[in-house]
Amino acid sequence: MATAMAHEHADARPDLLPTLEDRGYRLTGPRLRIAEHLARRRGSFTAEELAGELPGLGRATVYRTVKLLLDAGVLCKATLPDGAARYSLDGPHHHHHFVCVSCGKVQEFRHPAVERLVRAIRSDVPGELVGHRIELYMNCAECLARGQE
Amino acid sequence: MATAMAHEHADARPDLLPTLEDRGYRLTGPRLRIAEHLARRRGSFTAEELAGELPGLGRATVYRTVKLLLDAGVLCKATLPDGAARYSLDGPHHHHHFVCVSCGKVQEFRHPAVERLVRAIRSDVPGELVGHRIELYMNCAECLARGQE
DNA sequence: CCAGCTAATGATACAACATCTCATCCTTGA
DNA sequence: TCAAGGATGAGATGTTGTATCATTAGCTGG
Repeated sequence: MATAMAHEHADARPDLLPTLEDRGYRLTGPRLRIAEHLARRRGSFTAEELAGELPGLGRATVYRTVKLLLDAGVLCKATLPDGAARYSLDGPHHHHHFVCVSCGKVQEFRHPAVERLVRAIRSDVPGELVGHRIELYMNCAECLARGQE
Repeated sequence: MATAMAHEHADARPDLLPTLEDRGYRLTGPRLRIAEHLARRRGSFTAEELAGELPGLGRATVYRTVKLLLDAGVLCKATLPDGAARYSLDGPHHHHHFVCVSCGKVQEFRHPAVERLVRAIRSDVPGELVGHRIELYMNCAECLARGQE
């Protein structure tokens, strides 16, 4: 990698449950299972995949918990070109995504120029800027290498 | 508006059908109706809305044609924060979107800094950059004014 | 420690969006 | 004009996510 701009998570966040507790949510069996599973898991996933990996848990519960963790900032959501949503453990800072269109891997990236850009645009907008989404689509190094075999 | 950066389309493109013909697609009745309707229409829309506005046409046909026009570059697709897709007539140049989260209006914008940013990032990516999506979410001037009434 | 309030669960239905199937129709090129 | 095969449309199917609601089980206060 040319710079330290992009990175994957080295290890999962151990503070997943406390985050829920701090928000006044109950620590239930299903949430524990989901938290443990996420801590062990690597890579990005869809809500449906997650539900499939946790037999015995209701689909609705998995979807509800994903949304909860999304609001809590534990998970973040990336969107593929076709609109499909993938989730992954969230880094502690504001960031955007590299999404591999071949394998679905999601990497975070930060770049000061991004926020500079948003700030520059904000002053020109005929209205109130309330958010932005920036996703970069790529073929990751692994997929490129695999394709050349 | 502070600059000429953002704009809506002044008039629809008359070359909608030739574009299809050039690509080897047949000029059929349903496609004609859709093209005429789009030329007359203003603003953005969902595929479902479009189907509703064209009674007598099969839903599948409308969806298929939207995708066709998307590939042909006649339409472009913007994505709302919740993942919903809205379509609008595409400008002739590469651009990104302002999307009003209140009324769904889509405006195009171009900013040289965007492409500069993408170029800067491209050289740092551990892989091959194949595309990007940048959407800015806002409350447009009209919605702000309406909210203050 | 226990009771009870209430959030959380999970089975299921529902909803929105999009695609697939396939018999039939219609454009097109010869 | 006619045949070939792309296009259509009704409906089934798939995907993703939310609403409903009776039941279960955390938490808290006594």
